[in-house]
Amino acid sequence: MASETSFFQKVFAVVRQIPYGRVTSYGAIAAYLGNKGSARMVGWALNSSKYHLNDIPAHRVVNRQGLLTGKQAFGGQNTMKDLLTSEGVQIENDKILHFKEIFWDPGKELQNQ
DNA sequence: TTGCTGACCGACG
DNA sequence: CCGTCGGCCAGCA
Repeated sequence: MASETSFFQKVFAVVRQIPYGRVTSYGAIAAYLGNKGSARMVGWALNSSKYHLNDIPAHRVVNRQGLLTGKQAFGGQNTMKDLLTSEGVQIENDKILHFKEIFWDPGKELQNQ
């Protein structure tokens, strides 16, 4: 493994592996990376990701409540919501419905890696 | 260099 | 149930 991989790069790698129509949380990613208490850094990485040319499906990452807290970072109030709904994710009042059903836990899904 | 901020989370009263 | 506080760590003035 490339030990030179930065925390941000790890976050990007995990987010890119999020399947279509699935979502995860900042804390889940942070915990998967071994920085459970650094959930903030995950959001930071995603915020920074938009300044990169990488295809980071940041709209698939929400907070622990399934709330689209980062929608504003997409430049519009409906951008994040529209992206998710286009993937079949039901959203109401900026909150993902059936969140736990479509929740994608990297620590559980990537346990073989 | 120091200090504030932030797309979070969990604990406490 | 609700408000508040601490911790985590990188970026920026």
